[in-house]
Amino acid sequence: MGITKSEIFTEAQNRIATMAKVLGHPARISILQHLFQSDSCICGDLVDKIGLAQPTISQHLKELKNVGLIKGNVEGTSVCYCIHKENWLAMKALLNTFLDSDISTTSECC
Amino acid sequence: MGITKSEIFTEAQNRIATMAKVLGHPARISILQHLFQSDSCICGDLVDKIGLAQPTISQHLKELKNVGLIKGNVEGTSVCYCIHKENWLAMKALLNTFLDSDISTTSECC
DNA sequence: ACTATTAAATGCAATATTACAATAAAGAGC
DNA sequence: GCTCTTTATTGTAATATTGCATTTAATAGT
Repeated sequence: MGITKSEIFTEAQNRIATMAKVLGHPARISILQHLFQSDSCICGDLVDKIGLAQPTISQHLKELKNVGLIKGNVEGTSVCYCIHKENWLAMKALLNTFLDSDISTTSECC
Repeated sequence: MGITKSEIFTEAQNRIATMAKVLGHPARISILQHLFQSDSCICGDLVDKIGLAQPTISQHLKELKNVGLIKGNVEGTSVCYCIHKENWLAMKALLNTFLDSDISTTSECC
């Protein structure tokens, strides 16, 4: 039904999935990489560098902002987006607890 | 259009996004966690432990197999799924190169 | 106030995803 | 061969996502 049954999963599982999901699109990966290199924080610059229409980029920015990975500072008519470092680190920590599941693995079944 | 313009992104960006995307559903997170704990490798056990229908679990397993994160050993009538350790480590490394973008960050724009 | 610039919001079309019922396939045990 | 068990496949419905044209909002500069 295109709808996810989040209620049957743990809070942690849902949070991990939500974060992974927002990273699950190359445009959003690209946006984040640009913001890290801070060669283009302004929305319009991102539109130019990535080859997608302005509304599309705007929408991806919104999703990144919704999960708290970025924040936007209004500067006159343009908006300067940057990484929300604190939340980024929290996201990284969350994903790493999951990604490091292999370390504590005991048995091998096949 | 529901279709991703992968051709305008780099190989790396697409691969990172693909991996993140497959981790972007709590059922798949749950499946992987179960496989790591190997308290249930058998498909049927996963169906019991996670509260989703058998075809739904089967479909999620298929997606995890498609990106290479798990492999399935047929054992009689049942199938034993396990983590594909090599590919798991490669995925981890790939995601970490991206997640560690904050480390090499120089400037602050806002 | 008027105009230009920039970004967000709206509306829409095409495609993708999630979930499951029903069915098919494949092997085990008789 | 027949039946049971287990998993994959197919088909379908509901919802989500992606992308963009158009419009709106908000500010800067004149």
